[in-house]
Amino acid sequence: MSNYDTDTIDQLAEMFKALSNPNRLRIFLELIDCCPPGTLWQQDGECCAFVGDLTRVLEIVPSTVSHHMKALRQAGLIKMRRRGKQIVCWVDPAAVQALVRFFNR
Amino acid sequence: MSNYDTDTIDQLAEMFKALSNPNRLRIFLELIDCCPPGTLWQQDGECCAFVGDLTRVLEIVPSTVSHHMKALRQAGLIKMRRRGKQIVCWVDPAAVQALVRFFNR
DNA sequence: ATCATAGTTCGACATGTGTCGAACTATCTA
DNA sequence: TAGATAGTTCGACACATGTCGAACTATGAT
Repeated sequence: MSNYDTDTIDQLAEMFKALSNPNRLRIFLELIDCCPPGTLWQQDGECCAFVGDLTRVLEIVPSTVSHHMKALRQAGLIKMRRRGKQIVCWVDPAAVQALVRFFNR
Repeated sequence: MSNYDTDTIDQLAEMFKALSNPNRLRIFLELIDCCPPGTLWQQDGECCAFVGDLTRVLEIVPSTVSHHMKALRQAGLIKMRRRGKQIVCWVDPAAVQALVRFFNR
């Protein structure tokens, strides 16, 4: 058997599941695109998209976007924080690194 | 909008979906483990597991393993070839490289 | 030829997923 | 305080997924 324990496998599977839906993958890509490593990953969400931006770009109703954001967040791939009326969100670099390590092992 | 076209996104999503089920992820890991790059990836499947091996290790009935193998194969993550009564399978290094590039972009 | 072995395909079925609209909550503004 | 704006939660529903066992197919052995 492989040297991963059940929890690790479940956690990885959850990350992949979060990226397995085209719309969620698009959200993830939007967040990566709007915040290249140099800007985003050092400023803990100071740059980056609002949920409303994603709603417009993807042409999906807000409730569905919210639903997908939740899945991405629970998988640990993105972070969110309220700023006034809006909620700002960004990709968690640690999660991406975990995936890179997985494939590079 | 991100600079990926619809087909690319769908294809990536399918790869992630293939890895989004714990048992399929386990199969993928088994195949990677039994065939480290040096041995496997240069001998096009001369090393590597049989489907029956995976059935035993994962403790899942053959029909379910077969079902999962099909998903991994259709996503382009693994290759299979019949050798006598058995079917040998291995991870496609090109697919893994595509995923590595995706996260490293 | 018959049989055994290794996988696949099929049908069934419980459970999970993706989407929407309606109702709700939190925050700012007038 | 009342209204507007930005998201979330809930309920519904069509559709997809994961799993099994039974029947089938392909190959090798007796």
